[in-house]
Amino acid sequence: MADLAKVAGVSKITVSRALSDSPLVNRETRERLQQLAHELGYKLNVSARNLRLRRSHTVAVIVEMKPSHDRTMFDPYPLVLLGGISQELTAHGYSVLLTTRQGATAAAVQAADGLILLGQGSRQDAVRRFDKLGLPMVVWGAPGDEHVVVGSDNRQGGHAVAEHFIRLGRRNPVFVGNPNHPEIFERLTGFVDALTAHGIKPLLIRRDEFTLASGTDAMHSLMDRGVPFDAVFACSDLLAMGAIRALNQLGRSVPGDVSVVGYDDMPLAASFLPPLSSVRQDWQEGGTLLARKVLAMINDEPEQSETLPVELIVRET
Amino acid sequence: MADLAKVAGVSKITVSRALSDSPLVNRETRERLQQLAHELGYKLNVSARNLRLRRSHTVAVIVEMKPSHDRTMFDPYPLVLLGGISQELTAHGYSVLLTTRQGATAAAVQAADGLILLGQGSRQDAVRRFDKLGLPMVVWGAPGDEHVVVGSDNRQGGHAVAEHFIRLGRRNPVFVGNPNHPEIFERLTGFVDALTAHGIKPLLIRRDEFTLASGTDAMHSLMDRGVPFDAVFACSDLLAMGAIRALNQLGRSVPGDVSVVGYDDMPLAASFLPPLSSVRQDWQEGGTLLARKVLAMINDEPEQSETLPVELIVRET
DNA sequence: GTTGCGTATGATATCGATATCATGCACGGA
DNA sequence: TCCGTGCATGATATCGATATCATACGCAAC
Repeated sequence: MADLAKVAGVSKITVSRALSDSPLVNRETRERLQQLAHELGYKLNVSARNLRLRRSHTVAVIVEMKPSHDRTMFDPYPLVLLGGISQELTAHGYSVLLTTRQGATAAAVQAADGLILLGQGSRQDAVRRFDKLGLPMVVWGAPGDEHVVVGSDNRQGGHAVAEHFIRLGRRNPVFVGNPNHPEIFERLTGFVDALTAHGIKPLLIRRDEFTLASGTDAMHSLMDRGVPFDAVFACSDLLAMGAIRALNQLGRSVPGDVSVVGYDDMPLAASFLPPLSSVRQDWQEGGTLLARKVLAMINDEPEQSETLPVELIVRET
Repeated sequence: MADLAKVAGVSKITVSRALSDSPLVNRETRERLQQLAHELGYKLNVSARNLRLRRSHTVAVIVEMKPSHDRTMFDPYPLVLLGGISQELTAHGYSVLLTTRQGATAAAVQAADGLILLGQGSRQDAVRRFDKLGLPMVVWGAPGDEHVVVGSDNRQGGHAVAEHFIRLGRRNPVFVGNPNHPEIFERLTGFVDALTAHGIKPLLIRRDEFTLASGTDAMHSLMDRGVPFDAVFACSDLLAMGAIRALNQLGRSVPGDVSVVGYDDMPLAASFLPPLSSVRQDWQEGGTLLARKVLAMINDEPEQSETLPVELIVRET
């Protein structure tokens, strides 16, 4: 920048002002300097600016990147979420620093201007650990009292599935999933509340792993117990697929005897046989919203939790 | 740091040395200062250090985060790759700056010490654009002459599948996929080479989308044409699953009449009916290797492309 | 003429770390 | 006593940007 100033015959500070579009410099000068900077291939030194401004212009995103079964954030979705975050932050001159919980002690993370937590749903203790950093923080998941949370409206999701079952005349619905997980708990709550309004009490089958095998297993244990049921709300598509497979093997038709709805609407859901009904979340939008909220908080604007609408995709199950 | 120095009754520079484990300071002083720093909750100012050292201690990772069908990096895998990268970089005091191709013009990216490109396989033009930055750069994909590339050994993958088919006595194998994609092309090459050694020439069915529907469609067009075949190597698991489904519908049994092998060994592969044989890549290790190579290049050590072994998981198809 | 105001630009200090060169001191040998 | 050597520490300059306060100038009003 000093060089630029010398070439242009002005002072460093004028260059600085010109390049940051300050109205303090004459428009002609500004344009001339910007042009010159471009020609000479000048690159702003981010560290220097960050040092002076006492901001890192960085938001740390904490996400689990190891394969795991207990997560709601299955498959391509965390990546889409990251995409939304990245796009929004970049547009505002911030950058995305990616880490895991383990890596979160690194100096660079501690120096971030804000924090976004993904996929920590089942570990509130872990979330609380990050409070100590005293940074603006937004969490993806189910709303609680302690933090600013962005998530899709899991309760609405459960509600919609319940209504769907009612409409189909189902009277003995089952919920499969892990209600210890806050987001799943919300789905269950929405589901139960809507059913209760119709005088129906669903059965809960707890399953912690969100795999096909786990879904199959759930149906088997259900049949073994001889409990009557005519609808299954599985809180992941894989569970749903496993359930359908098991039901077919056990001689019960889907959707003839039993209706099944999954969650997440993964790409495979549409081409499953039969095509799986599922609840779809808008992950990209979720990412955008997460980013927008941290940015606001970084600028000392107060923010609140917010949920995004979900959509029940009715296919053939 | 100045405060720390004052409290401890030494100079700033001694503190600096002590905290970076420099052998120049007396061991006692060093330990005392480190202890003190810890007690006072001292946090290194990353920007200041970066400014002085003229390093950002940051590696930019460029990855496509929008859902798309044309990619090899399906589903949870990019995330696992990112995990490997993140872990290795963090362990060496570097941090991961995540962006898309679009966001790569941001100042922070240009200031990175190195670059890792993921999922750009089919866009060599895009890859070349990044050369201009003049940064140490490592690319995930298929080896070429122009860059340092890390990837799994797609050729070996193709080879292994061919050998597998030969062992099963198959004589008319088909390859399904998009050979314009460099990684897929490698798989095809390995496949063809190994078969040629046995006097067999496979058929190629080109399909660009890596979806179930696309796999189904490929089998239909194959049967329509009346071409004889007894083995299918699909370059993604979804293609393979679609193919198996179509074959069943068309009255051909798997693996009785036709053997099918997929690629990536996604979690679903094992619980598919029948359990799908597939080629597995070690993504985590790939990430580690990518990171290790950029770090080496940042430290001016020369690096070369490298491929990672893959493993054919033989199940029932 | 001078006072005041607005506009455009500049001088200097500063953010918090580290590299370089200098200094202080103890010790042993001549 | 003096000097060289090694070890521990310090003074100062520096990385590249921006905030703050100062300055220069033109022009209008009195």
